[in-house]
Amino acid sequence: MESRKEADLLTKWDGSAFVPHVSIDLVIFGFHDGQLKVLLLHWRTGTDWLLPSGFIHHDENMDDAAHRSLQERTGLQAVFLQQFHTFGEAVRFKHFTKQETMIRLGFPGDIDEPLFRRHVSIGYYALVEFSEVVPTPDQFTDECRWWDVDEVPPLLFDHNDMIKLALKTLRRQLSYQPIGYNLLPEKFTMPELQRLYETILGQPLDRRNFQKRVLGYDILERLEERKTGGAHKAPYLYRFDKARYEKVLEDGMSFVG
Amino acid sequence: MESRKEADLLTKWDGSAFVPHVSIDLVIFGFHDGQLKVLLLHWRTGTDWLLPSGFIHHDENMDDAAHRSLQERTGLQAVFLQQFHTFGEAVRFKHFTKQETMIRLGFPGDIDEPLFRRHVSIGYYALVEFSEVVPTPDQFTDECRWWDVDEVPPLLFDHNDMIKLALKTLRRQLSYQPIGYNLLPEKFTMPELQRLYETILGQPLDRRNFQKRVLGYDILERLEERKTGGAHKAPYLYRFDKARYEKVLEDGMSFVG
DNA sequence: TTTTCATTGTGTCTATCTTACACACTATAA
DNA sequence: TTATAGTGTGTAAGATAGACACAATGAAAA
Repeated sequence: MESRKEADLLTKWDGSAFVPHVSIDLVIFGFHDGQLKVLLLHWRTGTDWLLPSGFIHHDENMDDAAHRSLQERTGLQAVFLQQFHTFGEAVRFKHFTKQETMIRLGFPGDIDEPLFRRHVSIGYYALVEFSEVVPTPDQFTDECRWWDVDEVPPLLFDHNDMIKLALKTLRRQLSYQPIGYNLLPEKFTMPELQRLYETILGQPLDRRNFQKRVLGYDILERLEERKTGGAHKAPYLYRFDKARYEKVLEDGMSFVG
Repeated sequence: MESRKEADLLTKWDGSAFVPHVSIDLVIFGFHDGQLKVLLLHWRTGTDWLLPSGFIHHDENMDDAAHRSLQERTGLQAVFLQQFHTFGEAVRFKHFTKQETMIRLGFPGDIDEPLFRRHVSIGYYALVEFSEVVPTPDQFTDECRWWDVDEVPPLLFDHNDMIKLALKTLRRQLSYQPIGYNLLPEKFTMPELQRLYETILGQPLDRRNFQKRVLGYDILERLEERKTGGAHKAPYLYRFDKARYEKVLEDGMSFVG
């Protein structure tokens, strides 16, 4: 408890408000400029970046805590947010040792800072609409911004691994579930949707087959409207049917050999 | 710390040796008599059953803790063991309230027993060979035995939900990954393997197509030996090729739309 | 000893799903 | 007015998954 006061010089964070030893890490994906982006925070001191994290109130459901943390960083609610893995290595330092990390983060190297206690981190990944996000740093950070997923710098702790696994999970789910709409604005064109899929999967897709397949989910509604402004034939706009979407997601996948 | 002493009357368990607020719950599947089984523990006092649990030493990797706990309950090492979901509801009591549960388990209703603190539980599921298991109770329990998965009684906490989700995960993985061998002895016949799959998936499978498919994974080796003793034509014995198996598992699934 | 019976071993044909592919149309820019 | 780049649309071929039947065999029963 003594050492907490020292740490409090740096932060006003009261760790006792939360379940100790457990944190939530968020891999928040957005899509912009034909690039898949991930939201990172910059530590107030030093040069380091890391994933947004959250903690769980003593009487709070873990999923709710994840939503709350996401809301705090992005201003958004009600988005696609899903637990994907729990990280429980005893030593979660990767690019830097614990000592190095503490120094980089501006903590005296010997204090018992709750943030440096043994943590089990539940990884969640979110799909959000880029343009709606208001990136907001937390008490420990002074900047919150998007990074291209393939330009992410070496992050603190094992956060690079987390992004890698979140991306793997996203790709897998994208391949057999109709998620992905979550990354686009309300109305979007088929080419936009396709480019999104191509970017995430990292491979080109056939235009006609893609359309056939994605319409096959029967969760998209084609509007009369078309999108003008491009120097080409105006594509139709689509909107997705939230009710059907939920139903398809619930049914889950139809795995039967 | 005071209240610990009271609890210690009942148990010799020293919670401080472990990361608090975090537990590991194991859904251990076995296969016997054409039935999928799950290993449950019986609380020393009362009539209640629950899943085997474990805790994480402060300097121990979570996966290692899961393996250790599995080893303690079954005597087995090196089996298929996989994290499948983390359960983080604030209230994890299901069939009984917290008060009821504490009474049923023989704790005074007002103490601060570590076992009843807010927990986040990482669910692991394991596939083990039934005949090799030596079911072993822990400090809190006086019996450890197999139950048919569809005859599991109402369990303490949210353990019924855990089994349900573990089973769902198992079925999904079984449908597109060559797991399942883990539930059989070293040498097994194709019909045995098929019956295992049919039991887990809860549906009959075509004999010829099943064989075609399972051999397609190219991880089974057919022996010269045949299994005699049945009142019928003697089936071939198979063994699986661990090296190839590992490789297939690593590659993961080939999801590409 | 012979017969019966339940079970194993095996390949092909069909239906379904997946993939490859081309041309006419149109909104802007030149 | 023309050029250009990107959109809208259907079909045929290939790959994959699913249905299906008969001969062989080992033990048990006759």
